[in-house]
Amino acid sequence: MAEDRYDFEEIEKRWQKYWSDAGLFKTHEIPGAEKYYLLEMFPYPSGKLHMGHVRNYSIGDVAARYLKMKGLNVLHPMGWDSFGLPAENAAIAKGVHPNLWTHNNMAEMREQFKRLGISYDWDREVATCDPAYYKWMQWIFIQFFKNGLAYKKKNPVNWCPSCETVLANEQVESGVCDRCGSVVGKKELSQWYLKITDYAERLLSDLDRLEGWPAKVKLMQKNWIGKSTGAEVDFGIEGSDKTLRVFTTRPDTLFGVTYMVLAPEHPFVKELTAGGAYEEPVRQFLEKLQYLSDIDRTAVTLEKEGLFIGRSAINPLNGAKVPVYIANYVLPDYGTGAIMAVPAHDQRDFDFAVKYGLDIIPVIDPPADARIDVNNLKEAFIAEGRMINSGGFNGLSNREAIEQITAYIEEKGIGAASVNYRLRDWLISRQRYWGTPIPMIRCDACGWVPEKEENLPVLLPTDVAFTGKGESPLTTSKTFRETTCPLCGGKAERETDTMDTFLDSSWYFLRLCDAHNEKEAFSKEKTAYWMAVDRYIGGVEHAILHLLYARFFTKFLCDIGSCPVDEPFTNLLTQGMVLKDGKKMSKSVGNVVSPEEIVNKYGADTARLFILFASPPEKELEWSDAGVEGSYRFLNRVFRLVSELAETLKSAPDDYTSVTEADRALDFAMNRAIKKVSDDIGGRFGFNTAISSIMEAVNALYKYKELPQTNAGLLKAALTDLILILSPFTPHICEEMWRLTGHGASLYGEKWPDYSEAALARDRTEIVVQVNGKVKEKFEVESGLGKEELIAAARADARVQRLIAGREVLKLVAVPGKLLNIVVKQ
RNA sequence: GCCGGAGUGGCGAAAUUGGCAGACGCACAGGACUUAAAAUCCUGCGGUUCGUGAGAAUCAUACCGGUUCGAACCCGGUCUCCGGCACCA
Repeated sequence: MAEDRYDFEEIEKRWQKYWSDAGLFKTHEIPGAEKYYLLEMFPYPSGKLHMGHVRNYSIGDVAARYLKMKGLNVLHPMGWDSFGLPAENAAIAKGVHPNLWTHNNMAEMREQFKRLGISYDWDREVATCDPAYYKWMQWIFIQFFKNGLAYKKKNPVNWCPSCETVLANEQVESGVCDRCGSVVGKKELSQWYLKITDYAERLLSDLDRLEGWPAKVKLMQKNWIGKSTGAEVDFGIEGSDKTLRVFTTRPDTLFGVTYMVLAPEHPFVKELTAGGAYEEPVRQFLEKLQYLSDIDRTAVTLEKEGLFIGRSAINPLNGAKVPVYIANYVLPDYGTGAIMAVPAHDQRDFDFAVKYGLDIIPVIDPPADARIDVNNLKEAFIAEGRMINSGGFNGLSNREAIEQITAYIEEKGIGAASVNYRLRDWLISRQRYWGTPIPMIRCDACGWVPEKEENLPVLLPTDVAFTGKGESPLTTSKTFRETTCPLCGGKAERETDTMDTFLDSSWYFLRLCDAHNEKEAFSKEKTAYWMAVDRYIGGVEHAILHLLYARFFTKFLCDIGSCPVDEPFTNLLTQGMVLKDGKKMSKSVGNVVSPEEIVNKYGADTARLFILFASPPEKELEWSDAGVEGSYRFLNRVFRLVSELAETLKSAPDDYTSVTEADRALDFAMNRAIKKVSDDIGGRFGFNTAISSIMEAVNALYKYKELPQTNAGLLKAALTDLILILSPFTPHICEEMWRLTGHGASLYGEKWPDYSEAALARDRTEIVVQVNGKVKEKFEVESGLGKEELIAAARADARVQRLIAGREVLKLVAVPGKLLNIVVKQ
């Protein structure tokens, strides 16, 4: 490295040690102080930080350091989402125990965090794989169980054949495993579920309260929860005393029902066909369906296939008899698993009716005088209209009919208004080792019984075999499996599945408030002080999964009186991806830039500065090696400036008065930068524009210092402010420059500079003169002129007179402080 | 298919409330310094036309139209790209 470059290696190391030795980042509850809880999503300890991490944590660190300087009591903790499959895969592949592998990775990554200079309070570090943490995870699970929100159910579940485990609906992305990309199949298994559906309505309606969340994320959650309002209606079945209940969002179309469809898995199907001629064809239909993966089963492109099952249903409104089918397009686990089909007004039903030659009866005509022509119908009519063929409801608008028919079926006792959600209960069992053991015990006499709370944690056994095949590795540990029933003391068996790691991450922000509590998951006092998280920062890929689960946990813990708030995150920032050559950095594409390499070559400050400058936080960031060079050049430029002036500053006065025009210009530039940086960090997180305004200030300083006559007091103030406002972005070099300019030991937590309104006030203001909206001239006027004065000043200006000479002025639009638009006849 | 979001120089971007389009940076070009290079410093840098020149005119924020004194920004339509959901009755 050339000697005219600043020695980032030595400087960064020294300051990191200083911060650590001085314990500057330790945080405590300070009664009365304004608190700010700033959190970045904790990482999975894969072993190395990638550029996305660097971006995430740099963004957070700027805010943390800034808010600290603004005098807030800032909580900025970090931890590890340290249970998960990669550790176990490493165990299978290399024979390393997942615990060792994980702890080695955490140690390595903790060093990388420190080398980036992120201001974390490491005393609060938590790891979800730590028994001291998962003890309380198990405690929370037991609270769910005790409140009837955790249950075990046998169900066809999503099964990833490659990960050899079940997956939650949220972890299946269009039919494939979101971890490994394998096509997800179905398997009939008895699994633990959390009843998140009980919270569907609150998770939905409380989104309105989250004003500090991006609209996009709220919309994604809203769509995921998928609320539908409608009615449930009972249809009779001919020759049976059973009633078939269906859910519909369109009770107005009840008179248009021409057939019924059950999901093939619907329990009625076997009963209704048993012993008859349809039993065998139905069995074959079901068998064929079993071989379909989820992706094929639910694809829109899948040809609709159905089978008449030999029975008729009776429409409770008009007594019409309609055939009953089973079909692949009806889902067993939504609504009642059965539908009434109205081909005239539902496209799916229409397609099916056309294929199987079923009747189509329109019950809604388009508004105005148009009529539906059933014989020439090309597609279902799904718009609004006027009721026909619907007995006493004819003539109503279909909207009115929805209400009146719903009221009618309620009155007759054949149905009721109803709400359905797309959201399903959360399947949380995993057939893997490296996760929190589900603290439940199966007793033949007592059923499922939770482990006694005083016996927690239920520790992960160490005598297991990692085969990666079939069942949970915990089943191979006899000492783990065999136990006694906490209720009756009889012989019993432990649950051998572990929890989905998304549970671990659904409450860590609470534990971080009180990381070492041995008596409870977190204390009320500490969470009351720190919660909610004032700003949460992470990738948009967690918009649904993690952020929905965390909201669910918080609401539940609030309901049982453990947590003081029912929404965890007041403000959310979803940062954009880091791209290289237009694509997401990934090993498979081979476009990964390693943070380590960049930090070694340019230092952490340069890496941070580039990442923060190249793009606004929420947008994608295109990696540019040349851009990194540019950021490095800028830091050297600042360092040279400060080094050159350092001696002068030591003898400079603390006060100054701007005398010359140049003095005032510099004073103006500095104060504008302070205002801009304060507004940008404190407000909309416009870090890129904050940095550009600092660059402008540096350019102004370079110009100023070359002048024959400079003001030492002004220079001192300017450089002091410059170092302070740059410090949240590039803390190491700023600490060093702070020292070089003769200030105190560390600038961490130093008061953030205020800008001076007086310095920003200008005597004269430039006014743009437009003719018919096009800029023609500029002229200066005294600041603070009103509309009339501005127009008068303009009329007096020779250039303006020239512009309007010989033209008919129709109108003058004056915007004080900005412009004057002269509208002339064309 | 449905629901969102975005489209601005060679590139990353800025324009915060409808008011100077392109700040800041990258790349590039020219100059200074140097035996030379690197580094550094200075200058230029959307297109077209005109002018020897300072400069002037004109077009330009995906495309077409509208509202407005004035539109990158608001409205309607089209195209492209990105994201989410994807037979949810």
